[in-house]
Amino acid sequence: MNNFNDKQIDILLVAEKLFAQKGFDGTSIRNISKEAKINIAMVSYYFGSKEKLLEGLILFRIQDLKLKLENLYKEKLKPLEKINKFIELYIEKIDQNKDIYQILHFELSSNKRAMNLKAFTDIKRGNLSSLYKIIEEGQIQKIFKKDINIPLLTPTILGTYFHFQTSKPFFMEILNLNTDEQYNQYIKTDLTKHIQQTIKSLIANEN
Amino acid sequence: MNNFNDKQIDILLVAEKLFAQKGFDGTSIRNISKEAKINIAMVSYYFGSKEKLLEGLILFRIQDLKLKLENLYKEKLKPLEKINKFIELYIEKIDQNKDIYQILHFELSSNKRAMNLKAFTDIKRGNLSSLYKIIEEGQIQKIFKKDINIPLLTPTILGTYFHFQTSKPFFMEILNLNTDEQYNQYIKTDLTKHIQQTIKSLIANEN
DNA sequence: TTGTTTAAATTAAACGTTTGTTTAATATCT
DNA sequence: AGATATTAAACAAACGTTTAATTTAAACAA
Repeated sequence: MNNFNDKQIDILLVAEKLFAQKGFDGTSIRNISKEAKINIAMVSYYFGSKEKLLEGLILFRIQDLKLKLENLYKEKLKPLEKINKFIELYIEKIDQNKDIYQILHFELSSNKRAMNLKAFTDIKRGNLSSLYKIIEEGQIQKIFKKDINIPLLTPTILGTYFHFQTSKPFFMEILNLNTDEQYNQYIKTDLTKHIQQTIKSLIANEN
Repeated sequence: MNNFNDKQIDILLVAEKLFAQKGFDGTSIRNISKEAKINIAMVSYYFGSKEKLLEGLILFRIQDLKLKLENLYKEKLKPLEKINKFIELYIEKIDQNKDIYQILHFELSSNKRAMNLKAFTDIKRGNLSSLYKIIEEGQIQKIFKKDINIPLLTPTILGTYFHFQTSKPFFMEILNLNTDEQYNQYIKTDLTKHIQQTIKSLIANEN
């Protein structure tokens, strides 16, 4: 689909790691070449330029960011169960793709490079629309409250996760998480549960 | 206290704006000099280097990031009112200092530069400790639930705000906020209220 | 108020590196 | 043999920083 060969994907993965770690401007082609063990000319050879490498990376990853939510909507679950599954899938997906999310969010806010981030925006719009459907279903069943500011739920779900990631060293210390494994496990269990609980108590009619 | 003269502060303010906008690595000394209408040598003259300029900026701003929470704790308010005021003050403070927060969070996550961000961590620790006091007071009065994951409340409060800011263009579009003024007003009213409502329904025993 | 002296501020120019990119030659594969 | 891949070397441009000269400001004695 994307016509990237194995060598190109190697480069993309290294670039993704470094861009997320040190930023696009903080990463040089020589950094990438060294880490990927290739000649510096290969980046231009395969991608044309550093910017096009970034565009290629986004193109490469963007398809994987789409949540499988069509199925979720059709599943025979109670609205609250759907919400919980929605959050679980969402956090899981973001956690798997945190590097590209970090990059995209920085590019989005910096708008230094005039990139076409429409595909990313479209995904966010699609996810929001899925959330609308689930919640409106719950509202009809009078399980959910009527006055819910649905567009602000996403910032709470994603924002909680991202802020937790951004302040990783801080939370590792105060939560006594001593290894990366413990930290990742905490996200999968406690943090996800916290977010689910947060959204639930915000939208559900009774506890 | 910081011994920065007017000219130095001029430079710091320009640097803050550009660092937040385009990142530290994405901003050159020549960018700053041009915007501040000074000679490029002046940055080295006043601050020594580009990195020390960043350190100076953090030093310059860090004192203003401290919340005035000692007073809040002593005020004669109900626990829930204290929480609401806590959130309002917190968001207001961050909103006023969003540029330096953006810079600090990026530096914190990138750890490209081995900076001493202890002062920033200390502030966060202090704010968290204030939150503990308020909530424990409410728990004693049996107004708040017993099983609250207090350290995760901050990611929800700040994360919601920051994610809203990061995706500013997206939310301006879907919320039909056409000017920066409308956007800022929405933060002060609706977003702050949303966060207060979120935390309230998460920690309060009944609605 | 003078003129003189000393320190601080400002400038243009140059420094050596590093940057992204291109070239031209060589190697590898089909 | 011909296309593709890989390399070392070179390119101009931009980078952070330093230098040395000049201007401005402050201090001081007459």
